Amino acid sequence: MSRAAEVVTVKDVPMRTTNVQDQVLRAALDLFSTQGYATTSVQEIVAAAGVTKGAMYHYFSSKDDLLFAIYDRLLSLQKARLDEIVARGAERGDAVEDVLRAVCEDVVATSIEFMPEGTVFTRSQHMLMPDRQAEVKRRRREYHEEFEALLRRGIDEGVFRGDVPTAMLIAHFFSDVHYLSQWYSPDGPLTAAQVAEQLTELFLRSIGRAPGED
Amino acid sequence: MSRAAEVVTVKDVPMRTTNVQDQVLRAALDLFSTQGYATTSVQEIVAAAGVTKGAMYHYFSSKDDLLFAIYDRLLSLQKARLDEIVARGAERGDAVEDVLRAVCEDVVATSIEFMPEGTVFTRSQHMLMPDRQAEVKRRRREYHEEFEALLRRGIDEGVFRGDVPTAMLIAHFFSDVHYLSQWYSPDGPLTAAQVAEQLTELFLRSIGRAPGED
DNA sequence: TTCGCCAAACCGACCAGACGGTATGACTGA
DNA sequence: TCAGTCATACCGTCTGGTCGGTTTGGCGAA
Repeated sequence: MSRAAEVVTVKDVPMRTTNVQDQVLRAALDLFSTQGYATTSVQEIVAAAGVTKGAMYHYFSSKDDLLFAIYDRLLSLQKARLDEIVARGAERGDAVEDVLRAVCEDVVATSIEFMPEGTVFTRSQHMLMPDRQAEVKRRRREYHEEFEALLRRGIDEGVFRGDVPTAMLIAHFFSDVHYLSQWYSPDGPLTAAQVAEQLTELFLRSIGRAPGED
Repeated sequence: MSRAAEVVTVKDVPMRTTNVQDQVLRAALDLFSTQGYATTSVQEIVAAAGVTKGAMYHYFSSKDDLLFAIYDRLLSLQKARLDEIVARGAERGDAVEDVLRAVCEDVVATSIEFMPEGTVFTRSQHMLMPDRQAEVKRRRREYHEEFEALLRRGIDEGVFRGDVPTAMLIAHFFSDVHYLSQWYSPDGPLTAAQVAEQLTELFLRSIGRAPGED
C-alpha cells in the first residue's frame, strides 16, 4: 500500500489529501462488499465518499486501483502478523503445534475483523487486471509457503500426520478462513474469539497424527 | 456425465429449441466462470453459443435468468443426490458415520465434477435479483438442514462431538466444498476421488468424539 | 505583516462506446 | 393460415475515464 506514505504530516495541518483517500477507500470497500465490484460505479463511490470524481482520479489511477488497494492492505497486514507470530515462536522456542495454533487463531480472528475485505477478496479477485491478479496470487503463495513450513516441521517432528499432502491441508484450513464471510455474523451467538478457537481446534485435531500411524 | 439428462429426444426430430437452450446455457456457464457474470455481455454469450440475441431472449427472460438456471441445475442435482444417499442409508440401516461419509464424499466429488458451476455460484450469487437470491438461500438452507440432521443423530448416538455448535461444523465442512475451485485442478496429482476421500476423512476426524469427552 | 506566486488539490461537464433489452417482421413446418 | 421460432435493427441509459480550468494553502520576498 503506502500510497500516501510520503505525505508529510505537519502538526495542525489537517492533511486533506489523506482524508480524501481514506474516505474513498472506505466507501469503495463498503460498496464493493455489499454490491460487488462490477455493479458499483465510480459515481456511486465518490458520492458515498463525499468527494468528486476529479478528486478521486487525482489519487487513484483507475477503478481497478481501488480494488487492488483493498487487497494490498489486507495482504500486507496478514503477512506481517504471520511473520511476527512465527518469529516470536522461534525466539521463544515454542512447540510447533503452539505456533501453528497461534497462527490459525490469529488469521481467523483477523479475517473476521476485516470481513468486508475478505468478501471483496473472494468475489472480485478475478476482476483485477491480469498483472495485479498475478501480484495478489504471488503474495498469497508467499503466505501459504510460510504456513506450509510450519506444517512440514510438525510432520518431521512427528506431531502432524504425513499421509495427506500439505497442499490439501493448507486448502483445508484456508477454506474455513475464506468461508467465514458466508456464514459468520458478529450479531450471532458466537464471538470472533470463540470461532477462531473452535475452527483452529477442529483443524488441529484433523491434522494430528493418527493413533495407529507410524 | 449426462449433463442434459431429462431432455426428451424424439427420434429424427433435431429438437432445435432444446439445443438453443443448451448451447446458450453452456456458453453462459463457460463465460461466467472464467470472466465473471457482470463482465460478460449477452452479446458475448450468444456469439459463443452460435445463436442470436433474439433467439436467446425467446427462451430466457433476462441475463439474470441465465444465472439462475445455472444455480437451479446444481442445487437440484445435489439435493437429489443427498436425498438418495440418506434414503439408501436409512433403508439399509447404515451407521450414521457411514451415511455421513458417503454424503460428504459425494458432494465433494460432485462439486469437482461441476466446478464451473461452483465457481459461478461463489462469485456471482450476490448479483442475482433479490427474490432469486432468496430462493437460492432457501434451497441451500434445506440442504444444510438435512445435513445437520445427520450430525445431530451422530451427536445423540455419541459418535460425534457435542461441544461445537452444529452450525460451525456445517460451515467447517462446506467451506472445503466451496473452496475447491480455488485450488483444485484436475490436471494436478490428485484425482477427484482422492480429494473427496481425504477431505471427508479430515472432516470426520475433526468431528469425532474427543478421547476424554463424556 | 502583506503581497505575489506556484504547485498541488480539486472540480464537474463532457465523451465515446458498450450495455441489456425490445420491436418488428420474415421464415417455417403443420 | 397460424403459432412458434428466430434475425435484425435499434433504443435509452449508464459507464469509466478525461480534461481544461479553478481554488487552496504554504512560503519567500518586500
